[in-house]
Amino acid sequence: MGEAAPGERRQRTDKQRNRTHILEVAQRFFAEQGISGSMDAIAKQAGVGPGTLYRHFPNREALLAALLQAREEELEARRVAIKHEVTDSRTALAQWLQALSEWATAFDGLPEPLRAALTENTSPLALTCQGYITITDEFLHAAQRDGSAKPWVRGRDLFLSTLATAWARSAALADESSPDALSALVRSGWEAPTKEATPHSDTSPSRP
Amino acid sequence: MGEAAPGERRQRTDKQRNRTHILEVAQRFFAEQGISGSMDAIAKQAGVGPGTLYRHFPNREALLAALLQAREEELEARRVAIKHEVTDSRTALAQWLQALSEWATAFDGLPEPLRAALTENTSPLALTCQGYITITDEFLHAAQRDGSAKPWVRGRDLFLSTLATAWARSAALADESSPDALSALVRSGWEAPTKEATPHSDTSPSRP
Amino acid sequence: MGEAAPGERRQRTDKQRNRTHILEVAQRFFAEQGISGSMDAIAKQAGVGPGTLYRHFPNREALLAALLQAREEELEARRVAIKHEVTDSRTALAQWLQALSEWATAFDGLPEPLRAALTENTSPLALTCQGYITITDEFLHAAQRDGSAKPWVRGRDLFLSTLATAWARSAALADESSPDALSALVRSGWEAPTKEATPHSDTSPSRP
Amino acid sequence: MGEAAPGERRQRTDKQRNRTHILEVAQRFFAEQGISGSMDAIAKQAGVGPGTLYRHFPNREALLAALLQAREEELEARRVAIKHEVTDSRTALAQWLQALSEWATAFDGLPEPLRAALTENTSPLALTCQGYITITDEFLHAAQRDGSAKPWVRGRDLFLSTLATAWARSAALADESSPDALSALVRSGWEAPTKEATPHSDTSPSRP
DNA sequence: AATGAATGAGCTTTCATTCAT
DNA sequence: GATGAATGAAAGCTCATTCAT
Repeated sequence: MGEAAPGERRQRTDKQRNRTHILEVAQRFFAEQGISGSMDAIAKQAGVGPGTLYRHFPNREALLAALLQAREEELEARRVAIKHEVTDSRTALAQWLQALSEWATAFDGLPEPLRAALTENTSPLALTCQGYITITDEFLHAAQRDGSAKPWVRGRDLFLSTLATAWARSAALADESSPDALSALVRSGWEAPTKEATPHSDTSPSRP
Repeated sequence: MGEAAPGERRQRTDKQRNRTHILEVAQRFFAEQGISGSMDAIAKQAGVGPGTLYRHFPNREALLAALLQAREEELEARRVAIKHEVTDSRTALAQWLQALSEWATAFDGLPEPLRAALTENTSPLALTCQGYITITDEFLHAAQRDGSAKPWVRGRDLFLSTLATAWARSAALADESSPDALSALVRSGWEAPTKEATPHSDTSPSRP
Repeated sequence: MGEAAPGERRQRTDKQRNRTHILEVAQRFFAEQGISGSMDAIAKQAGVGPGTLYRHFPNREALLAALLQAREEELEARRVAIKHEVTDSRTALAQWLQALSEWATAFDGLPEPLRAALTENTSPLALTCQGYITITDEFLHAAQRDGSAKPWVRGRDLFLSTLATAWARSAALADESSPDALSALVRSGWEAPTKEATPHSDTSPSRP
Repeated sequence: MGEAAPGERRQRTDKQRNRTHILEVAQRFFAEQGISGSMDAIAKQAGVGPGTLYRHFPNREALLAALLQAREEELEARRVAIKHEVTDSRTALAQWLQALSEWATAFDGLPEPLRAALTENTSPLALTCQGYITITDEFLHAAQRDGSAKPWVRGRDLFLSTLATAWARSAALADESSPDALSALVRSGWEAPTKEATPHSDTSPSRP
């Protein structure tokens, strides 16, 4: 419904504003209630009719995709930053996976459609996933060239592990150390052993 | 039917038979359609009213728990077998995790409620999970005592990783090598390095 | 199972009562608003949830069919009465068509699905229509044997004309004489000419 | 087109062209899909926004009316032709009704709003209908003067019968002979009997 | 204990029409 | 005059669960 805007109203600008507004609301909504909430509820919360919501985003996945796209540049920035600032390929890959992990944990339930997108190419999320797999592969290949990642690991596997770890997160949260433990597990999975016995003592949680 | 039989005994028998029958049908149903199908459909397929279904199992989770309990002795047998036949603690743990993995993959969608049960103690699945975590811990401790598992890993983490891997399965299936790759990833995560460079060359997929 | 058993099973009674209640409400609703009103509105008016409505009648057509079935015995009574009381086959046919006409005019918009049912055998109304066509054929054949109906007319045609006339009714109502005029038109269509010049002067509206 | 021309004229031209184009598209659309299709779809197919469509035609009925008006001259030509070429008033009326029938069958579902227009004088179709009723009356009166149409029939009734017959068409199509049968029925309804027993043996389907 | 009828919020989607720009 | 975004009611239908019988 009408905001405080006086006199001046809808146009193309307004469409953008509306779209943005919906995205903001959806962002909040999904972040708070998880991605399973009703589309109608989002529309209502955004103060628009369901028709308007559907005009902008023909279905839940499209809305999700738009939401993730908004975070795309964030991730891209992260990628560039790592690329430029981290010279150690091992750490670079680790940090990228960390970034991916945070991305996939943005909303409760997000990993599920992401996983589904990996097999259904029709999903609007499929492209996004593919892109990130490619990036993962780049970091991975660099690490493999350096001998700091096992040669038999593939980017797709790492991406999927990241999703899986993100998926496990909600359960892990109840037990603080678990998320880290899982990540460490995965990390020491792809990481090639160094000369020392414990390859990544820096990440393995020190516990009594 | 049975008019002359004592009411109580007949009813008891009927109830047992009903319960068993429902379980059989649900087993088939979940195995075929995944765990998301409608409860009504299960009831109908079992030839009982939804009320009867709910009397035996107050909700979907309870039904699931009963179904998993039915497989409990199978898993227990597996545990005993491994305990007795496998002397190598590393292999023992690996085989136990493999058994768990198969168990969690029995129905499409099963990992989800299992994960949820880890945080909600109210779930009828929680007890089951706890039991398996304990067993996992036993195998893990043995391996850790032998120096064949990293000391910082916990049974809960391994259990959760197994669920996560099972969860990722459905996406991985489209790409044959992935399931193995994920398992290998996790395994080389908990496994302590041996003298050789590749710690578990037996499971790591040899790829050009 | 026990039909008349008192006290033991009241569910059936309740279901019946509910069903009957829904039918009564739907009857009123359709009669007042035409058959296009929303199913949900009917449910609400009947004081039940939409699920209950759909449990009894899986779709609008089924509800309509049930409503018409309720009037079936009325029509059957009419048929028997005509059969027994009217010896003149010409008048008999005319009265039967009149009965059909009233039946098809029960609700505004009813002729449409009836017509559709004539071509789609899947409709629950199809059977009803077929039955009435058969009856019409019986009356028609009798009239044709007597030479009081044209030999080239078929029961199906008469049924369809009746529907068409009923369909035209709503427009005709604004102009009192039209309904009769249309019926007369159709009647003098099927009627074989008598010796007199005006074959059915009894029905033709005398107008200045 | 003339860019240098005064804005007003260009706009006018554009408007005209737009209107014509919409009509063409709507004609095709209704002819193919029936009159129930979505207005949006028509606008889209015409390459204009729904607003433009509604500016030209404030609602579906108006669009329909414009479409029928376009066919008006066709019907008028038909009228004139019959008037001049057919001396027999009986045949003339028959041919005119045939023309009307074709007109009302142009789009699937057309009879419905036409009928509605007969009672709602507010409809933009009302005028069109009135005109054709008048014409029908002319032909009818001529035939009645010649004694080849029953004196009690009115133009409005014939018009309505024509609509009703057109309405019944869709059901009748599944059964080839019916449309003719219905027309014959109506014809032998208004037609005054000749000396021969079968008044319009030319149209009555000869069947064993 | 069994039954299955009832509930009713929930879902996604469509579309005629309005109206600000 | 054209545009197309916005509206928002309405549709049909599902289903986990409750509860009266």
